[in-house]
Amino acid sequence: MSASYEKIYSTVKRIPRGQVATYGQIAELSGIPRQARRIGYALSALDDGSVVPWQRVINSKGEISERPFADLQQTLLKKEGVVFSKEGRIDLTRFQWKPGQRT
DNA sequence: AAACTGACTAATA
DNA sequence: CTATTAGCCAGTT
Repeated sequence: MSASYEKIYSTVKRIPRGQVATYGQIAELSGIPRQARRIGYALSALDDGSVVPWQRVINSKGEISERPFADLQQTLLKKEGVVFSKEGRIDLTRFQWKPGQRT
């Protein structure tokens, strides 16, 4: 795998439980602004043994991107305390991760 | 090396 | 709200 992905993963791993972050946010925190696409691309390369909380990474609309595991992701987040609206959206004003925040 | 791809985002209309 | 357009650029083929 590519080393570039490692920093993306490390950033994703820093997302506190019960919170989420957007692709663009992860990209910036990883030191690669405007590379939102890289995030999803990198996460898609994750294998089963990964310990990366990929489920906490969502798009800017507060929704889960279309993909085979979308519903699983939603379920996992709910178990962490994240609340979804009827339309399956997350209130980013409440659940988006704010870097620097202490847990 | 060149073309193709993609879990995105923001701006317009 | 939906649809379209353009920007982004490393990894894969």
